[in-house]
Amino acid sequence: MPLPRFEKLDEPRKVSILTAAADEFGERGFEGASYNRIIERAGISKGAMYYYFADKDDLFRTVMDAALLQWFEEVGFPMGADTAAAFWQACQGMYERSLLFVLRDPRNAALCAGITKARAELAGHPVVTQLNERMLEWVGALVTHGQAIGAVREDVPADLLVHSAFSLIDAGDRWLASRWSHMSEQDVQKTAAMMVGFLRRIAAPEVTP
Amino acid sequence: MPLPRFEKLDEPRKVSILTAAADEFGERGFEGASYNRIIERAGISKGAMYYYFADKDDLFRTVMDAALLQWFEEVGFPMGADTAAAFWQACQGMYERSLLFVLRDPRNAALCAGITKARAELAGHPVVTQLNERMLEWVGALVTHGQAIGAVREDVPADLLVHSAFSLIDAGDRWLASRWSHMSEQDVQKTAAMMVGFLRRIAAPEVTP
Amino acid sequence: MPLPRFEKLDEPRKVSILTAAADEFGERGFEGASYNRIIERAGISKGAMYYYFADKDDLFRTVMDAALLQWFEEVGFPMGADTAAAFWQACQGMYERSLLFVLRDPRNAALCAGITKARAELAGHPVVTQLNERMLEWVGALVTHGQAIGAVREDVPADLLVHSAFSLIDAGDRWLASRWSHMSEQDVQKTAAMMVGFLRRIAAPEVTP
Amino acid sequence: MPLPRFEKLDEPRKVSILTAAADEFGERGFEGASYNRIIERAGISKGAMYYYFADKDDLFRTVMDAALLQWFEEVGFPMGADTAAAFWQACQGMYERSLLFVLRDPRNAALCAGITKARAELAGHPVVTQLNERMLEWVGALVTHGQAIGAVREDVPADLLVHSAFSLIDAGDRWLASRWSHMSEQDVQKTAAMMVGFLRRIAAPEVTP
DNA sequence: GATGAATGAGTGTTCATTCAT
DNA sequence: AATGAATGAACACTCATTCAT
Repeated sequence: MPLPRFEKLDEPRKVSILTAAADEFGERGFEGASYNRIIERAGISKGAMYYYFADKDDLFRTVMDAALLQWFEEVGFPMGADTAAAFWQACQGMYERSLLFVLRDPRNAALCAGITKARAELAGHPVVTQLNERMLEWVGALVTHGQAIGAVREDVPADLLVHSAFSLIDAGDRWLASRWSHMSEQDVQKTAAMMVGFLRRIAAPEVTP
Repeated sequence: MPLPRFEKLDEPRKVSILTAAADEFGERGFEGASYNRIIERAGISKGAMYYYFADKDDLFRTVMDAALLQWFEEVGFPMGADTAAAFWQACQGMYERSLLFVLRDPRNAALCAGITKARAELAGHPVVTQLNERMLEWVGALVTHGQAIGAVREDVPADLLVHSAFSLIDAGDRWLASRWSHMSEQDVQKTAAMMVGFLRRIAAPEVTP
Repeated sequence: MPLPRFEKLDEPRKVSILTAAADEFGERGFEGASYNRIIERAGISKGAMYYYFADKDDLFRTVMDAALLQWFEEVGFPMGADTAAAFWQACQGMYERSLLFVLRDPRNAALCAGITKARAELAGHPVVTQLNERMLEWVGALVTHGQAIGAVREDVPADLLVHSAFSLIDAGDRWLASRWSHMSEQDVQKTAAMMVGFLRRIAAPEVTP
Repeated sequence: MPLPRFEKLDEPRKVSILTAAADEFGERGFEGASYNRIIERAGISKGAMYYYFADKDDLFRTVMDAALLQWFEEVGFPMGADTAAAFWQACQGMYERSLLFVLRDPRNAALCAGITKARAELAGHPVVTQLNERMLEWVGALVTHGQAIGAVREDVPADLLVHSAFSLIDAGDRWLASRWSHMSEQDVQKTAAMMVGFLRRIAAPEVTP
């Protein structure tokens, strides 16, 4: 049950709660986050929070769902690409948009870090399993589409490819994290080119251009 | 202060403490681990533990240092390799030894999982920063050596390469984790070939036909 | 105030509320029962419940009254018995009907268990005092009638007799509880004979038949 | 684990904790009792309490064990009785001593009430199961001994007899509870005679004239 | 050197009830 | 006549750490 009667709340209140939660989860991951502190930050009563969300899990799920949804919308999917070249170019565009999404709002960055944190500390926990599923599903769709048009190799277990790609993206994000404060538009493009280059090397059928 | 007067202890006592800590950290990561429980498992007094180790951080550092040391010794370093081919073959050997190291002892596996967990949940924490530094230093040396003999490209920031390689290895480990229970010697080799193939694709210079 | 404007409700609504409450109280006793959960089970609003019933006590009283009423109707009263033999035979009949009442509907059984639970955990609480009064009044009437026709001894405080009889019945119920799942019609009769035998031994003027 | 390092405490401290717990459990049963309140009453810190007792269950068990032990010691067991007459007379002595035990100290009375309360509200809970076992075992031994010397009938399931006796004693206690404040030594004897009379009527073999 | 008793703020969660609408 | 959002004290229990002995 993601959001029982929380949806009915007026926008500012909803936002203030979700913001408080996103901040706390972003800063400290899932377990590290204190539900009490979130409640305090949101400036509502304990009972009220438990009226909106079943428990900590539920709130976390809700926050993550909202963030992922926004990310998906921002980044898009290369449905139109029908050649390998077009596919990889589209990927680069997606990567750039993803970077900008994170760069634009420190909260997005923090949330992104919070996800990574949660994924590690709660391995196996339903809350993370569900999160993983959604993200792997997305990368999986990308791989499948890539394979269909010959942009992605098929001589290697698809799920290993998915996990590897996923992890590589994560590494890139982390690497960027320290440089975020002083990045120009141009830097974003260069970084995206580099990272997608990595992904392409791993995933494309042959190395030779 | 990594190990104040802990070193002076007799070996069995040292081992029993380190084992208890490794088990707990392996099972639950850093934050999830209970210092009290470690003390209980080790069968020593609270005061004693605080006499040997300044705090939880200190103990964690000590455990990790010991584990890394063992791993480094096991895996080795391809100092002799002086051609790209030899380098990558040596890497594959190292990867295989690393896999066996983990497969051999469940404690190693757990500890490895604990490290991954800790690295994510404590991003930025000095304890993890130090851990990362040691590991990245090692991968960094590998990259530097590879570059010196022309096995590793130089057209990309070395540290990004390092982070990416590192992350890829991590992903491979996680992917393997679920398959560890039923892996034969042969599987180890095949997996190693595949994973090193990934690393090579990322890190080798542009291959011109 | 037992039932303020609750009576005016349409029957199905009344039943659904009473059923929800009976289930919850039956399963968990009075204190263990959650008023919120009852409201949820009944599918009505919080405000409505507090409109019908003053508070948890009030609801409990109402549920118990209804159950007792039904039980009294089912079991009857040996008004016609005018000899000791007839009296005790009538008692056995009543006991059998009581057993069947409980065996027939798991809800009755649960409610019965809930009463016992509540009587113990709330000893002294007005809600239980009232409940006890009604039940003791009934047993008291039985004793008085029995004494009038010489079936029940008078050399012992009547109310001690009442409490003892009551408690004995309770013990029998509890003893039976574990055997309820596999009881035939015949078992019911045998058990009733045994239990009424106990009651008779306690309450009859002399032991010799 | 009944009492880990609690035993080592100095007597006054031990007593003050056990007293606080006995009072609270006596007043409100197990579930109704607040662990926090017990801690407050005992005037120690939260951590300290959890250092002495694993949890609420553990404390309850400890309190009950202590009370039962004292009661058993006080009341004794009619090992010597080898005729029915001697047996029932011994029972009466035991009953008198039991009454005095409860009359002597209001705490004993409260605790006794707390047991009854807990037995009802926690039916099936290990804490109560264990408690029941100890008490039923005692009554069971009494019944067995009685049967061996022909003082107790054998034409009825022994465990039903046990439960009934037990329950009857309970009823007597409850009946007395309201009269405790103004009871003389003589009253105790009269009551004991009456109650043991009940028990004897239930449990003695058919008396043929 | 070493012990282990003691701390108290912290955790997530449930509760019966109120009251503006 | 009826709603359901909101309350905040209470619950059992864990934590890393300190310090007198």
